[in-house]
Amino acid sequence: MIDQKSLRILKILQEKARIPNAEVSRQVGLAPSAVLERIRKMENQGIIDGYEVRLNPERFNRKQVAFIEVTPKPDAYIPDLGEKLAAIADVLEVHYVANGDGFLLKVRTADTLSLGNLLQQKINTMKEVQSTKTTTVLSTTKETSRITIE
Amino acid sequence: MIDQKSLRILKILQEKARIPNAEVSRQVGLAPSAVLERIRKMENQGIIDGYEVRLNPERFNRKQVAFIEVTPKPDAYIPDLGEKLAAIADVLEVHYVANGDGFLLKVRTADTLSLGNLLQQKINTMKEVQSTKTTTVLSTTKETSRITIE
DNA sequence: CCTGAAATATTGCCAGA
DNA sequence: TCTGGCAATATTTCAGG
Repeated sequence: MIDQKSLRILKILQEKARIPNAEVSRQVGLAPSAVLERIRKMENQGIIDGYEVRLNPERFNRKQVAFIEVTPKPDAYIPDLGEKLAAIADVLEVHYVANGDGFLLKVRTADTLSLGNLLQQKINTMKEVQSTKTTTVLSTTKETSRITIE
Repeated sequence: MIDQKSLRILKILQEKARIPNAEVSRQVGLAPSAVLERIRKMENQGIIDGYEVRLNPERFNRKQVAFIEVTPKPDAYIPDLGEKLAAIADVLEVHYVANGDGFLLKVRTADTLSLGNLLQQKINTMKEVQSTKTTTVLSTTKETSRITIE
């Protein structure tokens, strides 16, 4: 589906997305125009979804990671609840999970105090929410969104 | 700590990291050299950690997301176990959590079959691991690493 | 911390293979 | 799908405020 040359380009971009095309072309041994053509194609095909800056959460007061299991009320309309949870700024991930048919959220807040506020003021007050169970993170060994590409 | 101009630059890069500096400078109304100076400084200060391409997991056979709670044996050396778990390619995140003093992993695999293989062959075979409890994701509403910056 | 100028490098387009 | 050429842009450095 994706050939070796494109995989090499993607691996380079996984490491350092903001580098000149010309340098990528040097590393893979193609003309810059060929690399550009491949990248544009992968963008159009939806293989590449975009490019992001990776910021240090500590420098923006978002040190505290937590995971929150949200149990909806039996009559809750699930898709709506998912959207409402996703709309909260400090909620980074919203997954609907097999375990107990609820949501699992990943959130980032300044500290446990603001985590408490998020729970009390924004999540537990939703009419669709029955209960929540929070797991706070003490330390993180690895945290990436980089998927394995072969 | 970080002024409004730098925040605007970062917000632009959060959306589209791989755009010419000159375009950033047009959007924020500074000379290109000033924008370059600010970005370099933030890179050196560790405010900016890097730049990544965002790939579509479906196109690389990593559709299945799961969360795995790993309970270590009572005598396990925790930092080592964290490193060993982090070294597994399809393990994207390794968090040491307050809940039961174990690890919470986020993983991405092709499907539930390869998730099973990961558990049986790589994780449950570790000498430090007592047990695991896996939560598979049925659907994802939101998944970003973009933190809230103001 | 900024601007503006100048040298160097890159991008993006196109023709041709 | 590639290369190579070329004009238009972009990057980066530096002097000066």
